[in-house]
Amino acid sequence: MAATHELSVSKEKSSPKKIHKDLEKELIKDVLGLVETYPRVPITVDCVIFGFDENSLKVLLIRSDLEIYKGKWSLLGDFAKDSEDLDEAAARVLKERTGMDDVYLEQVRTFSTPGRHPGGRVLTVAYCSLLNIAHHQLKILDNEIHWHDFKSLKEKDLAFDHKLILDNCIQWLQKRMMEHPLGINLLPTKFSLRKLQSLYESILDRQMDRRNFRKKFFAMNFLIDTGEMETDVPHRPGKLYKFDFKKYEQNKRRWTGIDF
Amino acid sequence: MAATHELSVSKEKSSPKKIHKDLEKELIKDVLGLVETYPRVPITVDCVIFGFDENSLKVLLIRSDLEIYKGKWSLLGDFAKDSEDLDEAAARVLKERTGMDDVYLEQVRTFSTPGRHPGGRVLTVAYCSLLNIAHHQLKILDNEIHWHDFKSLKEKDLAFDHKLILDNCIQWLQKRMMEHPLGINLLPTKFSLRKLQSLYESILDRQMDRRNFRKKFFAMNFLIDTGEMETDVPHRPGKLYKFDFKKYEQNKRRWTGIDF
DNA sequence: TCAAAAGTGTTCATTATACACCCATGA
DNA sequence: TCATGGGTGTATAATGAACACTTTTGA
Repeated sequence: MAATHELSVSKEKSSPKKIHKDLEKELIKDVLGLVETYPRVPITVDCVIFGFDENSLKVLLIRSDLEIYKGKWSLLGDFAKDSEDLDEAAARVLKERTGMDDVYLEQVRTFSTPGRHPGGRVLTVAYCSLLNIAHHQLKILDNEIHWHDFKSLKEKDLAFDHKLILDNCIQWLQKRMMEHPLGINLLPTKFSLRKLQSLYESILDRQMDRRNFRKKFFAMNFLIDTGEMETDVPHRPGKLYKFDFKKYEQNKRRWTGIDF
Repeated sequence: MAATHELSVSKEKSSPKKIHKDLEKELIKDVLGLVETYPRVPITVDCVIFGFDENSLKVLLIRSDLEIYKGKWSLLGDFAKDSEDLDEAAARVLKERTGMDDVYLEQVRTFSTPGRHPGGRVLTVAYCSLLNIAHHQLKILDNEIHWHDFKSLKEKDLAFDHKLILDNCIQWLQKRMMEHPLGINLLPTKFSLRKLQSLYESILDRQMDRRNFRKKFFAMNFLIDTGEMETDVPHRPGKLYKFDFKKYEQNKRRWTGIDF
């Protein structure tokens, strides 16, 4: 990409194209030589995969395959391959573990504390992804990978610095949830307002007034009434809605104002 | 750090401590061996150093030292040393270039597109830092490093993907500025409300009503009247204020509410 | 008929926005 | 005396928060 940029040395107008190409090759060789001398670090991506089911927030974890962390749970991670964009690497991990692509996925933060990996310096880039448990069937056939109730993790000891990473990601998720309709990705395509509110309450970890919550969402005008109702509920069924992502993209609010 | 964790194998209560230590050493050797096999990537940090002077937002850039980018400007960056936390690396770059520590500095994002560096795969972690030009004297003795008007950079071609990084950082800064009083770091310790507003207008790139702006800031109660006035202004001098960071830390607002 | 959640409006407080005049200073 | 920005208040609109009763359904 950068190597194909117009070079500033191309000012020497009279030189034929070949010389430019040769010069460029020369320069790239120089840069390659320079980069050779840089210290190198192993890179991993760790995916914090959030799900939502039975009215609580879940995180997908795997048993650590390192003997030193035997019995502990860890985030889903892998090394970045050579010449792989880290976004791709994260998507690959997600695909390998859950069989899914086209899932919400976003870079959150890079962790580089020297002692964070017992095998020496390893840098990790944390990605957050959200998927709805009920909607997709995961390829969870062995018992080495499991959905964990987020709340239950407070006491548990995770491998590496994964507790720290998880902590960063939940805070990121909370903030992001308040400004973007990410939460919808954790629900089935059609959902009741109760489920939606329950999702928000789980993630933001506080109760909300039901009437105000409904008012708020209806006022946004991004909910489409499917005409369908809940089934199999032991009480009066609620309406099912879809989220109008298109309309949201067109009308989403611009951030202005100073507030701190 | 991680290596000092209590190991789960310590369940074998009867074993003397020494055996544990030996076992731990064994395990760490295994992990070290494993990490040996990982692909390794050169890591750099790039600092996007924002300043504010003469009522406009500035960015500190250096002439690229790569022949291939001859004549182009680039962000201030360097390789991460072995066993150096990237936050430290960024602080080091800042110190080396500006002579300053205790400056606002925050990780923004990691860039990993395979073609982003002409010398092969190089990963960079972008840091944003804010410092007030007027207050500190920079060690800018040569003409290879300069403050650039942020607006003027729109047309200029930067080295590497530094345009992209800069773009990410300004967006990050805008958002962050609306929620935290970062901007104060770009001003001298004592500042007039006009300067403050001018700063916000430059960064957020929009005009604000002067009366409402003042009302807003006074309502926060984080401004301390120093009793001093501006000098050397060709008009009625304004009062000079300091920002009460302590009070801010204690009283800063909690984020609640859904808004998108 | 009961339990559980659906659905629905109003009031009050806070915050955002729009807007115009006199004042103090240096040139 | 003029140009420049300092300093100030009010009215209106929009938004957020608190709060209770009737309805529908399945068990």
